[in-house]
Amino acid sequence: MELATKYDPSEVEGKWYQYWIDNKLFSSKPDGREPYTIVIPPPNVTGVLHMGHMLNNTIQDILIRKARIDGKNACWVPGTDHASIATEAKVVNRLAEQGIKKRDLTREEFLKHAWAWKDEHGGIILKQLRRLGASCDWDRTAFTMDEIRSESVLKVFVDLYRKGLIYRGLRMVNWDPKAQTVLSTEEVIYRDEKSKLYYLRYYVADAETNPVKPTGEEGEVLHQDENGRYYAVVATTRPETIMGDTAMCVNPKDPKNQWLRGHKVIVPLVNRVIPVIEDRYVDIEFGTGCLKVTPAHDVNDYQLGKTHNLETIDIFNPDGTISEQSPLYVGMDRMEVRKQIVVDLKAAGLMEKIEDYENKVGYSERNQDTAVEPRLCKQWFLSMKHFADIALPPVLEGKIKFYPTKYVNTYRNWMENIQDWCISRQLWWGHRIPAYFLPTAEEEEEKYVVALTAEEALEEAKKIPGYENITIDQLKHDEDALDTWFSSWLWPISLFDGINNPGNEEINYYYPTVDLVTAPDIIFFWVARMIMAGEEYMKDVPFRNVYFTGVVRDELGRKMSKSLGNSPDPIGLIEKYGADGVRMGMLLAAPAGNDILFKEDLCQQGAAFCNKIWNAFRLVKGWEVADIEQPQSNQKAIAWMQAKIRTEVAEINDLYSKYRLNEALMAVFKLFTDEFSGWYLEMIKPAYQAPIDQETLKATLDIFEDLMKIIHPFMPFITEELYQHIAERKEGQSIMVDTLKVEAPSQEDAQLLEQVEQAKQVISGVRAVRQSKNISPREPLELEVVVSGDEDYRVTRCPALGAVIRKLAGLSDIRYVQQKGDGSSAFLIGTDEYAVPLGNLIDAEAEIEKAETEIKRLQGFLAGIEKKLSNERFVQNAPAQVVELERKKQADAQSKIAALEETISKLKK
RNA sequence: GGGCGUUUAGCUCAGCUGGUUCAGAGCAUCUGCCUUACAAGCAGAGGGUCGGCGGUUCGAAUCCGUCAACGCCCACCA
Repeated sequence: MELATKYDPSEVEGKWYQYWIDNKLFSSKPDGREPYTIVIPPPNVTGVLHMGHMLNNTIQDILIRKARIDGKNACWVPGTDHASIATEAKVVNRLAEQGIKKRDLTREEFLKHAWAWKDEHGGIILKQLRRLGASCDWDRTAFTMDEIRSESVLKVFVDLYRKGLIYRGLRMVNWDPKAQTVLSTEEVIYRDEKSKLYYLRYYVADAETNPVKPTGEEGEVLHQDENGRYYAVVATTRPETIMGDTAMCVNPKDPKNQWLRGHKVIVPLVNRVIPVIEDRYVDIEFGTGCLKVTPAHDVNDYQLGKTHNLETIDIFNPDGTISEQSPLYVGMDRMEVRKQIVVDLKAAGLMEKIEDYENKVGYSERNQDTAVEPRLCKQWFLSMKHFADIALPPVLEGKIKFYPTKYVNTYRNWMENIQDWCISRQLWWGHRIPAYFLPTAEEEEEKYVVALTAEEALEEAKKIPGYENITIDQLKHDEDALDTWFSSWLWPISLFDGINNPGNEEINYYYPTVDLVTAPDIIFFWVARMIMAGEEYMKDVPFRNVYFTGVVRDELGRKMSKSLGNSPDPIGLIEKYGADGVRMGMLLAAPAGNDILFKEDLCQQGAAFCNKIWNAFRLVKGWEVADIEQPQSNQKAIAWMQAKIRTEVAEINDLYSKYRLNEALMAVFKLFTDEFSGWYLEMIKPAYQAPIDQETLKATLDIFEDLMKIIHPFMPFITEELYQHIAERKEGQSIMVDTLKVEAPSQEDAQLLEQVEQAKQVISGVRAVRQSKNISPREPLELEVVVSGDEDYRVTRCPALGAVIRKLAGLSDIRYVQQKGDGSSAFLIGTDEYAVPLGNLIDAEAEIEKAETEIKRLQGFLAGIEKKLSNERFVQNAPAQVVELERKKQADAQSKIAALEETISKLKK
């Protein structure tokens, strides 16, 4: 058939993807083969594909396709994550656009909207992954909120509760006022922010009954205003929280604040009298050494409040506005209050000064424009000590390997300082916590039972003294949902139904999975917790290796983000360069363990490589076959190419095993472009319009097929296309599952490779002569090989290689001479000398200059070696081999110099 | 404040436990070619005191110390 001169991916990619699907080639079932399993890091169900996904999923697809080519039973399980905070926010926004407020809906109504949204927008990302060529077993597509996964989550919750690992407690937690839910400590990200440090006056309340006399070193009176009133100054970044102040705190060892001990002060504007307490927690050096204590709104202040028995005034509503508890600014937003209170404090003369200040402010990981508010709340927690104890050893002992290894440190550090995990969220979109509250009297402490269903909960409740006659209607199901990650952490188990049906055939076969490919920013959220769940529920690791990808950045090194608008549209890229081209572009920019500086022209390089492959195939396919004898040189070329493939495959496999996929791709690229196209095809290429012999063509097609298999993991589409062209294939046959059989390289391979390398150097030498003399490649030249003695091992002596050299260097003859003739341009390969007679084309001056430069360089080189060899300590201490080598280098350099000098003297004649 | 990582050609990176002509690759650049598969190509070439300084060693890009720059993670100083 006719092949177009340019490769057009758009005609090929969709066709083969459909073919793979139709023939169920991505599907995996347990069988006798070695399993190779990857579970996808489930993208948000409402997400769209970005460059991070492109990278991550390209890598997974490469690994999975490599496993298939190697004959393993490869299973890549796809799915999506319900992403409770993000999705709920999106649904709330959409409802708001329709004029519907979440709080006007019942839970059931809201969830109906949410599921509708999920059905409409969910899974777009999985469709997009198909464009990339992702070979997931789509029949297994899971969702963290589908039936199996939901049941698993609830079972695990109940189990951990019964094990005493889940508890309910009143804690200072991180509150997101926008999403109106608590967050775990991991979900808060801190950003440096330019802010202000406000110095506020707190007047002494009891100066009359309990006199104060703050004096300086010189005896002067301090802290007194023009009316004679004494005051202390507090430095704070959050003046809007003064309504919640219930104490001022000084360090008892602070000399400058001794005068305040035992006194009371007045909260500015609020005019509430609060005590001055003493605690060594206060940093004497910071600000004025006086700290305002707001137990309801600061983690440290909360601790102080507990120790000193302080009142707690919660001045914020859940949405971040000021609550009724506050005497001022009720209903205003906290950020507005900050601005207003500064004005009011100034007006009241209570603001000493304002300084610029840089501090860290916590934001929700999912909602980065709203500052997180510390808040005292009753929540569900998971005790993490136990989990850290079981999840740390497998990583430290190498049962799980991290690539790059530096993340082992990060992991250990986190595990060793682990905090309990707040797992409840004040959201509806998620797994509803299977806890049921019992009716209690107003002042009585809450009572609850934890059970999978309301019916079971009722049975449990009836066992509690005083509740024997409770009915199901009296049980109040906890309104909260679980943290999304509380379902994701079960992913490698729940995908194979290992929680609900422990020991089933699938979980036994596929678990533990082999590789996890993910971004380092979810090492704690997800990776660490999967290891915990794996150890707890499977008593085994969830995966053997974790490959952490880098962050995808733009050319300027900026992280790609929606807000910067610097992220290219992945589908647009695929349309422009083809999925194969984009895959190669991504990977070329992705050194193992480093960030990716993505440049679009790398995709161009990928597309160009496709075109190269395409055209190489066109060449081979275009040859006419004849029943002629196979030239020796072709036999040699085939043997060499096969040896090269064996050697490179070994190298490429080694790179795969180290997850150095960009280097593996580079090796693949060079194997095809340089060795196969640049050398091999040129070696066997018949003369214009001449036919090729059958053996050579057959061998070449076999080689081509092997090369397609080697390239296939990286570029699945074009390799399938050409695989189908190489030979007649049966319906359903595919390169995907046609195992690559390449033997290990042998001793003889190394020798052959070495021989051909020499031949290539001779050819390059002649080409360089042509280039420098501007001689057309078509003009035949002669080559003289200078043989000084009886040495006869030269590649040119090998008839087959001699023929190759003649062909590729455009030589009419290779001659052996004792002395090269006049008017020739000479070059050295190792210590062997070659000369191309040029007659009157020779530029003696230039040749002499070239030789002299080379002599100079060699002399410098020689001087270094001789210095080494004359150093007795070197000769004595260095291993004999090394010394021997230096001697050989010396001899070689000397003989080269001699040859060059000879060249010069000849030219000067 | 603690910890980790990086620094090698214009760019992105290799260079394992010190010793092969070790200073490399791809891209970019320059030169010459529309050579009959591919100009998305071919052939050839130039380009680096291996971040600075000091040390160990016969020998250092490689080991040690130190300084600098950049990046990441963790930490309750308002």
